[in-house]
Amino acid sequence: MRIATWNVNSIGARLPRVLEWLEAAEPDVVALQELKCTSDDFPHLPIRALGYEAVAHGNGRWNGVALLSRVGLEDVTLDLSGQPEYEGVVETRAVGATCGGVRVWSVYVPNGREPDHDHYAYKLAWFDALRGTVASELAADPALPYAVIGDFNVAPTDADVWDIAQFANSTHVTPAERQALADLRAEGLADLMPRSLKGEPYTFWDYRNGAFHRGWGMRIDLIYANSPFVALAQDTWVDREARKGKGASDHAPLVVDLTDPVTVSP
DNA sequence: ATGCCCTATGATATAGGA
Repeated sequence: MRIATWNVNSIGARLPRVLEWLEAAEPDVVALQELKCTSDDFPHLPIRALGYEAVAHGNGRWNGVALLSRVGLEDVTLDLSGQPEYEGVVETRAVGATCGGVRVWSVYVPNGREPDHDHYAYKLAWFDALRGTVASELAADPALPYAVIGDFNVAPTDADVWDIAQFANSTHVTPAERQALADLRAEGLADLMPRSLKGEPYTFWDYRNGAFHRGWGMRIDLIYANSPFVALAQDTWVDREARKGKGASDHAPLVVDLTDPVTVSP
């Protein structure tokens, strides 16, 4: 089973690239983030034509997440348990589903903007709701392969940004954000590190200043998986090709291949 | 090489991204 996560930075603007990528990469389950559309405006038709059913959770101009699957899409959950509001709104940043015997969450963690901004406190509160949701789901079915995948908007270590000196007084690298990731790991999830291509683990490169061709990237799209999921994982990588050329998202897909769960024959 | 910001909006500037 092939599972991927991709912040597409608008499904409307990215649809040609997304369809092209689905046909070429043939993933079974895909988590999308930053749809920038409403649930009703999600392009179900062309995606269904490629064999995927989808659940989209979006409320307009910003945010929005989806799960695509060609191996079943069951027990769909919109939003986290106790998900905090921002400016009075529960934003569309999380959707979970069980696909082909694997429980997956597509998450788009708030950016945080600046360490002294309200959005940063919101980000940390959002992580706490994610931790709580994960804890209760893992306890309910410890043997179920389980992963939270998406844009976490945190670089787990200094090696996950091209130059840590550029991040003084910035979000994405602060001790509190990294502690939020550590708290998730403490609930039983592991950071499934992608195989390094060109010596870089990055999943995001800013559009500005030619960041991609200069190697100015960040690893902020992550796969946080429990032991049963990790035990099935064969290979994990970033599809840098999808970041190239005209009309690309500023994020690349992060992909993991799992062996299909073994069926015991008599 | 991959090539020097992009996207959506009651738009013609602004907010957000990270």
